[in-house]
Amino acid sequence: MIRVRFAPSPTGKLHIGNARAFLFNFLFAKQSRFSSDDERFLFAKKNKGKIVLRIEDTDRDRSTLENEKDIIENLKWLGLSWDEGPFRQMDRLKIYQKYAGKLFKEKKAYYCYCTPGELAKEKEEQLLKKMPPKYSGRCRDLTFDQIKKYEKEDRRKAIRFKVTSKIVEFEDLIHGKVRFDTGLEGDFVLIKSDGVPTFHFGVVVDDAEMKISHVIRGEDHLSNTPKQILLQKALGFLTPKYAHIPLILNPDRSKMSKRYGAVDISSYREMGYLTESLINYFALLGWTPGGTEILNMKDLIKDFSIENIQKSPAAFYKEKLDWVCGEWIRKLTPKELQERVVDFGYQKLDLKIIEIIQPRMKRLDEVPFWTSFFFQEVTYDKKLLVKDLDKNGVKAIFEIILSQLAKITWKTESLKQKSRDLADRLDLKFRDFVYPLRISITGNPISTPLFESMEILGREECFKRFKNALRKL
RNA sequence: GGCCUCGUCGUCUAGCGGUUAGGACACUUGGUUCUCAACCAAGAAAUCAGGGGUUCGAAUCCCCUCGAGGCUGCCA
Repeated sequence: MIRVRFAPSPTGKLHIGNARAFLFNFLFAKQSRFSSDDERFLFAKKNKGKIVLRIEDTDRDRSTLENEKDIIENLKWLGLSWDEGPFRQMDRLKIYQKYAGKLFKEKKAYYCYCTPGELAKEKEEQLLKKMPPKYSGRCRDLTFDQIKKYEKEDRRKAIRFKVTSKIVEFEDLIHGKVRFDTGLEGDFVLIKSDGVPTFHFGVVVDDAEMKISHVIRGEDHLSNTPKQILLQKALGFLTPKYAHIPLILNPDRSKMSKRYGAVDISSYREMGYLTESLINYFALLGWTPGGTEILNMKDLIKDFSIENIQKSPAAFYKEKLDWVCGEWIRKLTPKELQERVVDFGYQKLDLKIIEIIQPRMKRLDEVPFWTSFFFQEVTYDKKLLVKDLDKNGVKAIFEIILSQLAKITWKTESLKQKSRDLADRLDLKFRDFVYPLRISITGNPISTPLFESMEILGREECFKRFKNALRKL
């Protein structure tokens, strides 16, 4: 049985890296690479993996409920669901203490009475001597008297793990064989002096308790893995399979950070990216499908394979995300787009409007740019009206338009036909003829198609704007 | 500093001993067109980080160097 987990710590909002890690876990758990007519399909479906959500909130200073909410809400928004949880580590303290007690009894762990100050000093001295910083293990074999003394001083104590020096080797699903010498590690803390487990201990205990079969997480945890394997061995746990996915970088290949641009999912939501596009793009970061790059969740579940994940980190390239999102907007039916626009917080648009903005949009937040002229008076610099023609030429256009369109059927096709005739009559290129009209109607040299827009606006409103333009000239 | 991981067009990547090093985004040009998009066509863009090997032959295998990132916490 495949069981994976997503274990964010609520010290920040759900960000791109998190979301992608969840996606990869999700896809791995849900994948069934057999088509429905393959007899193995049913088997695969029945044995689909489970994904558990675990909140690693043991950093009491930085974890907030607000962040936890953001994480959960945005996962849901992305359409990423989980089968079990959320479990909070802070609700499970007794479990960790139980296992720590076991290690203590078996003399695989010990109490450490060192103060933060002493530890810092020790490290500083090592650094000064150009030695690798490593806990000396001074509390490892305290005498009875020393312990008594420390206890009398009322020192707080943490529980440390005795690191045995050996070569730890494991097979990473993405990187292949990786080996570490744990002799380079000092004894590390299992339970902090306030009784809360550290990251390493919490992870190992929970992964075992939750029967996690595959740990799929960011590559920043690769170097942490040997410590965790050591712990698993000491506790008699099975070691799960590991897959460390490459990190996401800024476009300049520096470490992804807020400084560079948006990293939180909520920001992308606010920018009007479709969830489909975000999911699609995240999958593309470090993984390549064989054929088309535009894939929905179903396609991804079908085609995704962990072996094809790239080893090297990928830079987050917004231009490509924009393209993916544009593709997704064009894949929607007008009715669907209409709903998305409303969900995003704008007013409900007439389907006729939707149809003309759809091929032009990359993101939902472009709606005002394309449509505001439909709903409010346009303001523009009168200089805009005159481009390749002189003032009198432009005047002539408005005059002829006002007189000739007064009774015509107000439909795109007839408007276009009539306009062509009028352009001919004035001996003007159609584009030159249309240009000032576009400005007068939309206020912008870039807009939705003129005649479609005019049909939607209606004769009365259009005439108002034409007259307005004429007055400006 | 030590340890680990990674290194193919600007970006995401295909490639797994013999390819004109392929595709996608972005970019440029042309077509279409009432503008902008969309769409179609073409083009530019990679001394495969560098240097040594192995081999008839290396982006692919080995070694070294360089560069980037990660870990080295009573953060996760």
